[in-house]
Amino acid sequence: MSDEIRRNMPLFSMGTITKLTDLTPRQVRYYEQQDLIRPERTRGNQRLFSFHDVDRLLQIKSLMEKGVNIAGVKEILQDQDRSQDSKRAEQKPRPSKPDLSEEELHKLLKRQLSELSYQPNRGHLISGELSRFFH
DNA sequence: GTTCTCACA
DNA sequence: TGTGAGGA
Repeated sequence: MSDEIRRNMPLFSMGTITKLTDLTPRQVRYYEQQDLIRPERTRGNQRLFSFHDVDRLLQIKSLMEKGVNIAGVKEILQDQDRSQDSKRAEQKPRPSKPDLSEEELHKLLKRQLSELSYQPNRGHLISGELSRFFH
């Protein structure tokens, strides 16, 4: 599948990425430190992102807007990676697997809330966001 | 002009 | 996470 190659081809600069994702360079670099993405580097040590990276960054952004923290995003993306690997290993076309089931997300968020006993700053926003999960 | 790393009144 | 320094 040459599509994989194109998808992972390093093409975008930091500037392009920030415009594409609306994230700050600071955030993008931080997410890389957290091993959420692994962009290539040029000789000058400049980051080069692929379509794949853009997708992941958008997913990260989306999840965090839902109230998931870095740790949670990590788990979700890890699970995602695992299922992708097993797919390749089994060489199954597409067993059809949604990004993340509502049930999974609820479970994750619930656990996070109990562990963190609400985040100090965004606590209100989160409980607002999550209110529908507990009704 | 951009991006990189490191460090923090 | 933001921001500034200092360099490539």
